[in-house]
Amino acid sequence: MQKKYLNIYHDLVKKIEMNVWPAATKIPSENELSKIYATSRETIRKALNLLSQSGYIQKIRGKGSVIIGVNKFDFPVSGIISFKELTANLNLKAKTWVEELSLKDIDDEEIAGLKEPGHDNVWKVVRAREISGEKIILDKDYFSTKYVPSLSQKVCEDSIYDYLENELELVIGFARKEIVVEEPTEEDRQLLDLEGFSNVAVIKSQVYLADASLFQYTESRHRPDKFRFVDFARRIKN
Amino acid sequence: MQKKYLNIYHDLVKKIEMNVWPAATKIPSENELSKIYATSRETIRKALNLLSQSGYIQKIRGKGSVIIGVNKFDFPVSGIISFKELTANLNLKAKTWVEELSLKDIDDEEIAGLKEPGHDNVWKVVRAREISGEKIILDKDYFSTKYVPSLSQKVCEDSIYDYLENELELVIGFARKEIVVEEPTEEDRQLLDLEGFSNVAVIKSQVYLADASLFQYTESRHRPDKFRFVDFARRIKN
DNA sequence: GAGTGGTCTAGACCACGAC
DNA sequence: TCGTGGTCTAGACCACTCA
Repeated sequence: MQKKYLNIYHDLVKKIEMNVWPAATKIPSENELSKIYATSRETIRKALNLLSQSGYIQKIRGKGSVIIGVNKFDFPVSGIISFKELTANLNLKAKTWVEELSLKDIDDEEIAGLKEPGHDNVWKVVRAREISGEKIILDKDYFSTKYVPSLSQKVCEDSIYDYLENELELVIGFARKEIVVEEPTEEDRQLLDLEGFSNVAVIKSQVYLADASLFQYTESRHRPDKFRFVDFARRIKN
Repeated sequence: MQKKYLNIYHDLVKKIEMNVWPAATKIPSENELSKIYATSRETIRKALNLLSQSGYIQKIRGKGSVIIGVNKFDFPVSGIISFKELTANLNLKAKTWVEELSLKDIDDEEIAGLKEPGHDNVWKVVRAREISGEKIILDKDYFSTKYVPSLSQKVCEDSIYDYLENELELVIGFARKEIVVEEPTEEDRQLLDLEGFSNVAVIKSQVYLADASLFQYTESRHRPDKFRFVDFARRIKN
């Protein structure tokens, strides 16, 4: 099915990134756009709301929609993104070391939620990430065996998310993330090039499928000098 | 003006938080809800989309909308929130020490953007935040003098955001945030109870008004053991 | 096939900003 | 007063899930 509002959204994103409208200028009004794209105003509004949510424009009642021209895309970790997408976006030389791949029955609080009746074991994957010659990220992933029945060394070296979404056809719904700063564990010290840093920045995520079932828990442990998280927030109206 | 979809949203939030529908159960369908609230289905959909965006429900095509029952509200820093809201939400004993309040002409990269023609000075406010007897947050705020002509010691001790939104009637639009881990500066060591911690977690924010003009730059510097940032992310479709 | 959420329409009225 | 974006409606068709 062709989604008009998505086509319009992508078309407008392209125009904005090609600087058809410079920063701080107004784009055509909703009425004009609905004539240009030969569609209803509500459909245009859907596209504009997407643009607004992704930080391209700010809508101002009574005036119009203006381009927000801030340096976008410096480090797109906001939202759910995989290591492979991240390094590909930034053109970085990256290497993955699979340190562990095993099936275990784990009772830790965060991980117990992955168990399902008849699936007491969970996948445990530990991977060290090397960027520009330094091991600076330690990813510890736990997957429910109900939704991920099998997993191979090769998949872990490549991209687990490619495998989940394209081979297993799992559809990711949403994630809860928590960012904290911790003291390095013995494991961190062994597997990362910590160079004397006495803290690691940790992103802990619980990832849910589109049908709202929990299937993954992850800790992404970063050397603090290489850690950066970018967020775009709108003021919530009541 | 009464906004129906907001009323319905708030009503549903209340019902969810009162556990009218337990976690993982379905709420009534959009058609049922539009009968219950005597409104059109599109209006119901607006309310449900809000619920989905704020992490209360997950909509599943062909099936319905299910309650997401994860421990919400542990530390609501996601989005834009002020220190006063934060401590009030958590019922914490908090105290603010205003260490500096001055007008300055600053040329640092992040701050120069606050200058406007005829307004070369910016407000600089440095505040140490004490929670449960420990100074653990250092807030360094810079405001454009175009939008914030005056500022007093008293306002800084109370809540600057109260003053901006209620007295000056500024309307906040959106913010870009960046989280990094840094080594403590000499200032951090002097003004905070760092207790030997060798890193600080820093949230750097650029805050824009509803008309998309930049008016504030902030660094919120946290002792790492007391820092926590929670995020709710949806998989972006294309 | 019945019910669900997703998309789309054509029109209406409102609140707001600018002239 | 005019144009803007914000809300709301009543109806239509579609894709999907499940019995």
